[in-house]
Amino acid sequence: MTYSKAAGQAPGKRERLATAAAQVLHEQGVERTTLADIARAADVPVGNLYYYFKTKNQLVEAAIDAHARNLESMTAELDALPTPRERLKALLAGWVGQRELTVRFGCPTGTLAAELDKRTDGLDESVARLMRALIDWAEGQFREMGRADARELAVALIAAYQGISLLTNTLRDPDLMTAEGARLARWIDSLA
Amino acid sequence: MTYSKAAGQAPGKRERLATAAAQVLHEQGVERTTLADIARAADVPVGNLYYYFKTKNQLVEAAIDAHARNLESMTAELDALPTPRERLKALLAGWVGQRELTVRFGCPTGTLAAELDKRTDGLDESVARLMRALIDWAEGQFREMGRADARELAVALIAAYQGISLLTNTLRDPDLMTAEGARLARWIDSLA
Amino acid sequence: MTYSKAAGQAPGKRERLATAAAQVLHEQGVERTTLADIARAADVPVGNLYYYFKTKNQLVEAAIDAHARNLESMTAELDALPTPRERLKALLAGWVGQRELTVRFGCPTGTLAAELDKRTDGLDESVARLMRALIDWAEGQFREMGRADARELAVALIAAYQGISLLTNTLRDPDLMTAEGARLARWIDSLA
Amino acid sequence: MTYSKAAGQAPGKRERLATAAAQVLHEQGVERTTLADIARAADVPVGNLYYYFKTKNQLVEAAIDAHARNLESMTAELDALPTPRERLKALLAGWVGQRELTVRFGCPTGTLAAELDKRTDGLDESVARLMRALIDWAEGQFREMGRADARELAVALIAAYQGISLLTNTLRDPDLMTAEGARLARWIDSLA
DNA sequence: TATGAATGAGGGTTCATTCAT
DNA sequence: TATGAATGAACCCTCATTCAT
Repeated sequence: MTYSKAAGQAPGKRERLATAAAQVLHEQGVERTTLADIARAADVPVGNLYYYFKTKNQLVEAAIDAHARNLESMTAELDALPTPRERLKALLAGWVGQRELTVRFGCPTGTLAAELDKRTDGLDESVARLMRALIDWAEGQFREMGRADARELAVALIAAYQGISLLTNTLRDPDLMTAEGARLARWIDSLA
Repeated sequence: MTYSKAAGQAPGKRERLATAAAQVLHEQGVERTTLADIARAADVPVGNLYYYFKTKNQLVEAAIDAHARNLESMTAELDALPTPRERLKALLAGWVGQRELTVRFGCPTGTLAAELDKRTDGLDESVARLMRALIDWAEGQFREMGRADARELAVALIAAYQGISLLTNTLRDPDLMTAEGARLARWIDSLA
Repeated sequence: MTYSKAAGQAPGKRERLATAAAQVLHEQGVERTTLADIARAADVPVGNLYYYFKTKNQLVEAAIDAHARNLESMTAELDALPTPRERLKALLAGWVGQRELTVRFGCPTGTLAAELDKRTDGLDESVARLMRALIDWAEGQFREMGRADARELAVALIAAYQGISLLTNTLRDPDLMTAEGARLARWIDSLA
Repeated sequence: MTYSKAAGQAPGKRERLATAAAQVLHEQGVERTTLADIARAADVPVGNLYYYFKTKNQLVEAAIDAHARNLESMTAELDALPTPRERLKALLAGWVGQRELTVRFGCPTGTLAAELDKRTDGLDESVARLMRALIDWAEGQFREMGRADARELAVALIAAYQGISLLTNTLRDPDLMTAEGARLARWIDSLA
């Protein structure tokens, strides 16, 4: 009988805390989120957070990593699709599917990027890496489609997503995301 | 008859403070900007801010208004151009011209929108109004071009700008803005 | 009518706070003294301390300065005496006169020096300066007495005082200070 | 028959921990030393400390005891010398030999005494006992030399050491210890 | 005995806001 | 109007101590 880890232990507690942090930080913003908020969301005493993360910044960093893992698993799923065009359109579909969340809180990566840019600690670089990973993946798809301007197209695509996420959120209108998703799908289809 | 208010002192001081606030809030972000920062930037004692603004939120609101006035004067200038196509492309040129500022601090409107969305006070609505005004203007141009899908195109254009501003800022690369500006110009030219 | 500074003002409040801090820090030690302790002693709210001192360290530094001013005024008084021998013996008398305070809290300068030496911030240097000033003054007296080994004698004298202060304090016995004071007086008399 | 306690594990672990504690406490000061620091120095997990010491104070007490044992073994060695004068001068030589350590951290006993005096728990008495033991030993030597004022001389000697240790440490100058050591040696020689 | 994890009280610091003049 | 000073709530973080295994 091997399961059950006993009390006082926790196999992936660090990850659990990071996930909770990622969610709360997305919902409330980094600056407006207190450690007490995160602790409450994860149902642990505040002091305990410090056993796993020496500072709030480290917790934010861990949340970024959690987003990175999400991104990886998402692209891994998409990579199972046969053609790059299908993959890109599935990405769009995913975005549109999340539109209600976007209405309320914006794109998790984008809002982090916007907020963390004002910082001088290393956090801005961490989120930049995350954003780059997303662009890189899209670039790979466009390249596989034979486009020489793959990088530019990838940047344009991700920018379009970030921008429409911001508008969807600011104007509280999920239909913006739907319409832009459809437009981008047509655009992808139109590419040679 | 130029009825100046009261004792004639500080003829546009409120506006001066709002402008200073707008700049500092853009550079540092709302949450990371203290009233002391704004007071220093405007070269007034902290206590004096409260004579003009009862609360920090009111000051942020005033900064949003300052951005709104900027937007109005900008669109007024653009409206002097003969064709909507020229106007839109001049708008693009303006964005590209500001790319170094964008690298450092992002789009003033967009970063405000991203940050203020997390608030429950009325500030999110104020910035939404600002964003809507920009879209409305662009919609007017597309409509003048005879496009039935003018609203959708306007949203797409502003989204593209917001998105590329975010990427330019996050990745600290002004060339992203330049390239996307050129791409959007070609896109506008391609519209019937 | 010029006096009365009105409410909300305070002519030498910074100094008043520094003096209160100096006393509490002497009585309780730097590490064991909280800002709340100091605030209570000075009868101000904690937050108000930060209007005058940006950090606890600055408050400690100000307390050291207060001790320095005390030292200066003390040596200034002693300098009014006719001969260096009388001055040195008056210094001894002062120490002995303070023996009850020493029993309870030790020498203000010495205890600060002992505690602050463990620090890497600049505080250790500030207190070293204070200690050096005391030695310098004693050296001047011995030199005026014609001693070529004035520096060594000064160091020995101050060391003797610091040491007996520590013992007086540790063993809670004021008589130790009295006896050592008498012994040192005889020693000074014995010097050619 | 060497009755070792219990299961034979950790035959002197308590002592080992106390020794490690004594060193770290000397280097960093009591207040600035965390249990984690001590645990790291002794290479044991923090929780384990509590098996041997119920509280931080008990650990400090044990460290004081470790110093006491050091003192005993030192005086035992000195007692092997033929005359009290030689013993006292050997004591001085030992102090001078440790001057570099003193420059960095002060006298182990003296710094403990200075810090612990601010406490109301029994620790101040423990360190007073330690200090008294040192004075007692010196008193014995002076008495053996036939001095009626042995106690006073002993106090003066230990005070001189404590004082010069403080100055050596505060002013970061090992030569102070060397010079004062020589001076005290001459003084001892001068006693009838 | 040994240990990683948990806990919570308390400390230093920041800052929006208020107030007296 | 203008301003320096005052206030206190809230935040991040530390650390001695406890606990379950």
